[in-house]
Amino acid sequence: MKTTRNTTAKSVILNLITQSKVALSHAEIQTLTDGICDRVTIYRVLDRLVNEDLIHKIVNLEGTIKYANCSQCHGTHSHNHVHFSCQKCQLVTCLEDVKPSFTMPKNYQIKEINFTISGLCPNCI
Amino acid sequence: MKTTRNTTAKSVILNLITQSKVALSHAEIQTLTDGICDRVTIYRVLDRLVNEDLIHKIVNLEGTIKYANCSQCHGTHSHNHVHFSCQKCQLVTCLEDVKPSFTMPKNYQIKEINFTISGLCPNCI
DNA sequence: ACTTTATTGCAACATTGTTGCGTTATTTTT
DNA sequence: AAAAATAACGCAACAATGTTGCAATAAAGT
Repeated sequence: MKTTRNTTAKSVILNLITQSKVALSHAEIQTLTDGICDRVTIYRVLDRLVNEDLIHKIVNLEGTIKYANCSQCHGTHSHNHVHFSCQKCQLVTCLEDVKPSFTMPKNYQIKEINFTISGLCPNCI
Repeated sequence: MKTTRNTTAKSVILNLITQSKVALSHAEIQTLTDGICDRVTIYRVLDRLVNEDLIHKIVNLEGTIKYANCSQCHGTHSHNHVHFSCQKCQLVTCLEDVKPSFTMPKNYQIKEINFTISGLCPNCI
């Protein structure tokens, strides 16, 4: 079976995402890491981190994929909280306390949930 | 002021989206229209249709942008119903009756909402 | 029919994501 | 501590997706 290894690229990227209060895109991670590794490596590291459940994927309303590490997510696999995407400063933040409630029609099997709200964040109003 | 014109490309694409029970991506629209116009024109027509509120944008969990015309949306500007993205057949459907409820923290100004759930649709279970 | 200008097609470019392969470096085994 | 196994890497090349400028075309109003 495949085992996973600890590399510098992996830990640097994980730190970056963990430390960040907002979700980061591949491009943002690339500029923040400033050439410590190849562009392709970042893609592969991000995939690995998602598979290991250390980070998770968010998509904002523009279709940009962002990566975040919500404190709430650790251990649990419930990523069903809301993300807020600011249209001005472009930051994506986790609204960990906002838990939407809804009832699904039967015969749908839910695997993942992505709730994204966009508008203006407190800093940009 | 800018006025908008009715062109064949525009009406064909609008028909396609209106007729379709599922949301369509740019690529899907391109193959469905089969060369009636340029790839760039499709991008521009879609932008225009969104601006005119004739269709609206949905992003699925993979970050693919899809376009749909939900019957419920006509006239109203509330696009806050749930979209379901099937992981098997890749179809994105509007769950018009599912209206999630949630309470936002203050100081956030909501402009748009994107609720996407993915998993298996009734046809693929 | 003429005029205005929104829309189109084309070409060229930018960005984003993927794949194959030889090399590097981490982890395990000896 | 050295060697073996192989996960991860860099590089190059490619594919897909989205954007921009500009000349040509075609709607819509007069």
